[in-house]
Amino acid sequence: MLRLSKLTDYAVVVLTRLDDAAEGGVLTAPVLAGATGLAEPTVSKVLKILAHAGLVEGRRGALGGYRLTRPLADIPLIEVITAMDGPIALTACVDNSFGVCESESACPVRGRWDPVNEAIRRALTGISIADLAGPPAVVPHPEPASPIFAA
Amino acid sequence: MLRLSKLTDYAVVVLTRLDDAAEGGVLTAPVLAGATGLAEPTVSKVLKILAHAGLVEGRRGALGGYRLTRPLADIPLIEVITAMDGPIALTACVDNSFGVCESESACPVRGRWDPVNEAIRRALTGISIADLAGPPAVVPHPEPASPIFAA
DNA sequence: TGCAATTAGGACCTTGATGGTCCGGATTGC
DNA sequence: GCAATCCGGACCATCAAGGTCCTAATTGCA
Repeated sequence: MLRLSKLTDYAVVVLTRLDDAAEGGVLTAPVLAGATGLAEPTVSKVLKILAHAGLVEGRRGALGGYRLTRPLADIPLIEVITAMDGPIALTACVDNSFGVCESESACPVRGRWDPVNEAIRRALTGISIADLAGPPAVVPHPEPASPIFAA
Repeated sequence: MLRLSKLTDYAVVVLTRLDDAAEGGVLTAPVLAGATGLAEPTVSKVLKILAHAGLVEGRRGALGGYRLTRPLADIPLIEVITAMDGPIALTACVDNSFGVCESESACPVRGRWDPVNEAIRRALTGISIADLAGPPAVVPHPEPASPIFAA
């Protein structure tokens, strides 16, 4: 299915919501959970990962919260996917092929996946989170919040 | 990880091997298993799925086997992926969104994944299996046969 | 006519990763 | 000192993928 993880989907939703914060203001995990309809622990987990990747910034203590480190338009989708799901690599034969291929016979496709990964990488680099969130334009059904993936 | 399933990887390997068959000749599942280093039941499974998708053709009985219905160059990668993994759809919000989104709040990314899927689809349509298999060129390490995916 | 080879189609089980929750610790403001 | 947050990690359950096997159906050959 070439699906991406739910966490990644959550991340996009959360990032989008985070953009609603006032200039310089922060939003707490519970608030974001309420705004997105996601469970609070899950939102926290997503935010932690995003913070680790430097996409958001957390501030502890009372009056703490999270805020974006960059405008959404400056965050390419691939960066979020990479942060949540790890680097794009359709097969292990590509980047980090340890000795994992147990099969002994010759592999005709060995090393041939690179252009594929490259193509996808390019496709995802040209899309920013802002592109996914906006333009604030026509959104047919504003009721369902998130994710879940199909085949 | 945006990984594709092992089966898909197997499929590419098997298809490539199938190309080795003499003109009009067929290869049996056991033979292909031996040539690829994969387990025979697994190869059978892959071939069955590919046959269902019309990419290969099975012939029963003694002297039976499988053969390609088209040259590898005429099989875009996306067709194999679709056959093995189902249609490309990063999230369920896209094509077949039943009432699965339980979250009640508004979803700012609703319907916005389409361009992403489209971009990936385009990227994968331009690559044929022949591109992955050949040119018969320089293959650094002919020992590892198949798949396995990483993050 | 019987037998062997092979594909066709499912059922079945196991394993691993994902999703999701929770807890203790560190910061920070009041 | 206290309350509100983030931080980091451990932990468990669920589910789909991977893989195997079994039983038909088909086909060629002796």
